[in-house]
Amino acid sequence: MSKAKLGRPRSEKSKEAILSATHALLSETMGTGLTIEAIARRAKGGKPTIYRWWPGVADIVLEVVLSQANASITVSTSDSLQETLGQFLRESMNAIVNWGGVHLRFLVAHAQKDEAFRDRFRDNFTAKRRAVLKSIFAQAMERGEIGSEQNVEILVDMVFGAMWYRLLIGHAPANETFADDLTEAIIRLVQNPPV
Amino acid sequence: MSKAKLGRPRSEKSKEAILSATHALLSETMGTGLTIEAIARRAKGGKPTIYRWWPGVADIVLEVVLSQANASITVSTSDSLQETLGQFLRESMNAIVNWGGVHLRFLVAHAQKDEAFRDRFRDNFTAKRRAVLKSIFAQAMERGEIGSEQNVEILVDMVFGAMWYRLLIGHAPANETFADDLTEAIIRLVQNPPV
Amino acid sequence: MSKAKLGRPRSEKSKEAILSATHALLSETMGTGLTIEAIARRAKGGKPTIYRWWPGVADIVLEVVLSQANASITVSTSDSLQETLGQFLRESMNAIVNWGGVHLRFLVAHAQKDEAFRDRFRDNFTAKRRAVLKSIFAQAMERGEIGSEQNVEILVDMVFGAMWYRLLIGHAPANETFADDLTEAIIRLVQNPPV
Amino acid sequence: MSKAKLGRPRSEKSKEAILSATHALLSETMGTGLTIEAIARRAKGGKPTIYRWWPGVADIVLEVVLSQANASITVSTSDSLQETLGQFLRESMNAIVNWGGVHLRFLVAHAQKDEAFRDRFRDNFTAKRRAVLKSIFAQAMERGEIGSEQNVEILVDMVFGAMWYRLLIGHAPANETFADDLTEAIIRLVQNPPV
DNA sequence: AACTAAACGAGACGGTACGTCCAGTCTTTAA
DNA sequence: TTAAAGACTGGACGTACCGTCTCGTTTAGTT
Repeated sequence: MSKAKLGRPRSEKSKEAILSATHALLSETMGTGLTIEAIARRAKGGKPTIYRWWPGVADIVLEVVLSQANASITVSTSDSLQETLGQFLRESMNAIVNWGGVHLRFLVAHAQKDEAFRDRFRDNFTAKRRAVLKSIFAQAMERGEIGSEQNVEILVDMVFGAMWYRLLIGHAPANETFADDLTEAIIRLVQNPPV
Repeated sequence: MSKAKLGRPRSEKSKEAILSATHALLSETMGTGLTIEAIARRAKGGKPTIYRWWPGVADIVLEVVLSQANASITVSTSDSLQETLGQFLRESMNAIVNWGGVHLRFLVAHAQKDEAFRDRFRDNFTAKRRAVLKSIFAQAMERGEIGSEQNVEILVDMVFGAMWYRLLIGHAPANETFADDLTEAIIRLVQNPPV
Repeated sequence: MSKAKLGRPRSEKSKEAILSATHALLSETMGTGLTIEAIARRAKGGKPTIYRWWPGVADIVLEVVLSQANASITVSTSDSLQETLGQFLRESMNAIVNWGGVHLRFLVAHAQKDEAFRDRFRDNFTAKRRAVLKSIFAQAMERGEIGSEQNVEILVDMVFGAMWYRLLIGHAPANETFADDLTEAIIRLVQNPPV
Repeated sequence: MSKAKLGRPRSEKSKEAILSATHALLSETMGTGLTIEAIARRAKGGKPTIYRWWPGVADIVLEVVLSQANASITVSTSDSLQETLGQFLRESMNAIVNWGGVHLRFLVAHAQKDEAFRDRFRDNFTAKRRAVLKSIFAQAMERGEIGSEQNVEILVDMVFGAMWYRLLIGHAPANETFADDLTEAIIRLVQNPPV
């Protein structure tokens, strides 16, 4: 019943200054130059204030991304698979093109050198996006648009995999056209019974 | 027009010491701890010797990977798509599982913070792997196993994308079972005419 | 015209906890590790409580020292200079050896980087000790044991100087033997008329 | 006969820049503000360069002091004790007044929080000064100006002690007048046989 | 008994400095 | 004449404290 809030409360102003400084630096320098020191300088705060709340740069970026991305997962639940999937992928691509590409690239890059962060990144970001896509496929399966024998895990890997692949390697653009091509390919795949 | 080789020749011993130190450090520390300084220490050489021959750590890793990977692209040209693709993907997965996972993860990670390296990485590694997979699809197309209306680029993105995605995010293993599931899904996809 | 004391009065418990935490930390860590934060932690108090009552660490140490040292200045007024001086110096040395050496070293050290504290230290500690020693010499002068032409200031400087010097530099112990040697030397000095 | 000097040699320019930056900062800020960071900034060098050659700030100050002080120990060997001692003390006081007071205060202060440095300080500075003073007394003893029964250690403690005491506590100036008073007192002391 | 005002603990804040690691570059000797 | 290698400048790391601040919580003395 007690569980009182002791001590000086966390400064919301600082928190937002840090998050927006991170966003700004990431956009401006494309990932290079995103250091704790630079964030502290830009946010006019101290380094310890940052370390008190986040374990490192990547987790700040993750929070920035989540605060944007979670809002944007909007699935229109009642249409055909073609339309639902198409809209979901186009929205994802737009998010990448418009503001999030550098952020996501930074996150995967960092995840490769920090296993603990990779777990946090997977649990809080990719796992949730996978869940959404899986529910889209599950609904289509209920409606009979997909045969129940299909391997949904592999489908999800192919869809998100292709997107990340383009984003990370950069051999071709990750834009709306690509979203449409991908949608078409998946539709064709699921309309076919297993071999 | 002699163009003689003047001065002290490059030490092959140093070169190999550097390459194998890089490989060893990468395997031992999982990417953390692979720095120019550490390589120089381990190879018992000086940093300038490294900088004279490579622009940075990632390029040493790339050279290590290429010297292994180029040898392993073996495509059996005469079988069915199912078998050719299956074999290619299984071999790729094995390479990752057995020795190359950390290397590849390091390379993509570094490519995100260094555009120039991303180009080198793409030109020397992923582009060549893509070409092989595209030629596999092209041969299948000639044999009529794939309709000519199929978007081969998207197919390649889906195959390699799924593999990289599993490797980088780590939500599920990138092994032979996955190679087989992926092969099956692709086969089913290409057997269906476009919508 | 009352000027009443409003509000919660100062907590004696806190005050003592802080003083004894300071004493303990000083003894344990030999000066290193005596920080405001450490004192607050050890005394289970808040930093502002400390800053409300003392300007800094050194002043807490000074208070600790004064509460011990002022009590211990006991001068037997009726003996010969030899005995009075000898007893005074032996007592001083014992205080240093038994509990106060680290404290005094901490105080002088801090006084070198803080002029304002140096004044407080001088006024509250060294000046009072000097006064005692001067009164010892004055009494001896009245009894005729010292000629009135002697420079008492220099005598005091030489006595206390030698003690501080040994304590601070540490080339030889500051103990009872030293107190006796010092006493003897001073006695010999004052028995001689100026040149 | 090999033992060759490999690699880039130590930069004399850097060394001197660091030493003179230290001297300047010490004089300007009176001890406060003499930090490794400040020295590096002022000397336009990197912190690692400093740490490569010195364990900490105090050792830089010690080197500055030694480079000045060692030159200034000039003892005129053939005069009377009165003159030799008087000259030695006046010179010492002048050194303190003119440029070295803050340096010496900084050194003793630091020696109180760092036992290892206290040893270095004693071995390289105070021990050498003590040796000089002891040799002055030894010569006087040979000439019969001092009786062989005198305790030279105590004499040295009293002389240097009084000087350090005035310098550190600041209750009275450490200048030439003081040097003369001190000389006179010592002369009087040694002219008296032990009790 | 309720009110008031100051001291209390807890802890976050903007900062400075720490000592270390690594990146790249420079400058010398060795081959 | 180039390779090799140690010392260089310098940026960032993550941590420890500083002294200040903002809270909610005692705790005596006053109404």
